[in-house]
Amino acid sequence: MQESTKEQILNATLELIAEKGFPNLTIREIADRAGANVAAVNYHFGSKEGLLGAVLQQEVACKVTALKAIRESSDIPRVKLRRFLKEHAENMRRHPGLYQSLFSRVLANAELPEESQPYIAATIDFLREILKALAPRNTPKEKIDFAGTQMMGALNYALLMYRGLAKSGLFDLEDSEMLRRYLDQLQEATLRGLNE
Amino acid sequence: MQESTKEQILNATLELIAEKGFPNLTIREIADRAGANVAAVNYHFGSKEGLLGAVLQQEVACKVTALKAIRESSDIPRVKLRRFLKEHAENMRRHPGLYQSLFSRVLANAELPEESQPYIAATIDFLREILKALAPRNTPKEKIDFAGTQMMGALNYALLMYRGLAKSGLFDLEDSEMLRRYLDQLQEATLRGLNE
DNA sequence: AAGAGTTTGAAACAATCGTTTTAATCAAGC
DNA sequence: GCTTGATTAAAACGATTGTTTCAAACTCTT
Repeated sequence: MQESTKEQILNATLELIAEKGFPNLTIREIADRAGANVAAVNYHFGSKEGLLGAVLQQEVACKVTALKAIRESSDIPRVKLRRFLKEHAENMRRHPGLYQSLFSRVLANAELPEESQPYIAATIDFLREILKALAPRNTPKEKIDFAGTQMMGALNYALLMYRGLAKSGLFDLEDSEMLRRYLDQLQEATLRGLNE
Repeated sequence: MQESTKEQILNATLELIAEKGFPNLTIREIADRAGANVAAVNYHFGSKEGLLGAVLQQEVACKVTALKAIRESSDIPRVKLRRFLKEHAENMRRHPGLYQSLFSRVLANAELPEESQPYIAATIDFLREILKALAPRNTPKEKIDFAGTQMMGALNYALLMYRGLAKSGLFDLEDSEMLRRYLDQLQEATLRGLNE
């Protein structure tokens, strides 16, 4: 059976988000890519906002599952952290526009669609658990949260701005080997920070 | 003498950018705040884009001067770095929308207005110099750039997203004491990273 | 005070956006 | 085979955007 119009719109939207980010998309552009009519978008999803929600719901479910798999694996904490960093980096490289869209929302002080909340909450929980396991006993909660924010900040920032970094004469994270080294240094710094 | 219309528009724009970010502003909103007519904006600045350029030129010059003052002071490198971090954090808290506007551009893969280039270049130069002075001799350039990016990433990310962080149950950088502690941990982590 | 050049103001322009309307088309059940 | 409901298509709607027009107002020099 063919993809339904609804599915085609979802797929086209995910494609286009990855390319340009959601706020830059128009309903007409999405409909064209999907080979559908503009009215179909509002018919199936209610509004442009509803469409973003549907796309997010799809993606978030997938990411939360992946996170759970790492969490419940038998790897030692250090390896779990490494797997998380690598997967997060790969996700952001696979769907750059998706993350750009979400971060742009936060930048604009707009609410994040509630569909994204499970992912954020799951990430924070995961990081707290894993960093706690990697820190000495009785490390204060604040220190762990600081370390997690520093790590995610350095990672997200570099991956979101990698074009700008390269253009400024710094390194280029599109180079996979460079990305690996950056993740290495990031993980080491995080572990060092947790252990004084 | 009264402020000229041109100056009033510039000031109103800077105010509004701080509140909402440039892309969210309309010419009409700016003109209203400045007590001027919409046509005056295009008359004095050519276009909305030209207006942003003029605002940036004004701000960038100020920041570059401040950076130079730190650079040329007689403080030891460690103190210079601390002053830089503190001032950068204060700037971002003073004009949140300005930085949000610039980062949003990068996120959207748009070009940054060329007026902002001197500031970016000066910051990179400053950081390279100061971090090199804080690292052991012959530390590879890549390691220094990584450390600088990590530091700026963790700082910018936290300061841009502080609302989101607080809402997620993490710490709140609007609390000055919390911000001070975050900067402390950030500086220590950077120094540790540079010295293995 | 007259006139040239600059600045302002109200209105309209042209383009784009998300959304809605309305009728045609399709699918399936009785 | 007709009817009922879901889906699609083309067009228009209504609001907002940056920009432009053009005449009126102002400013300064002579």
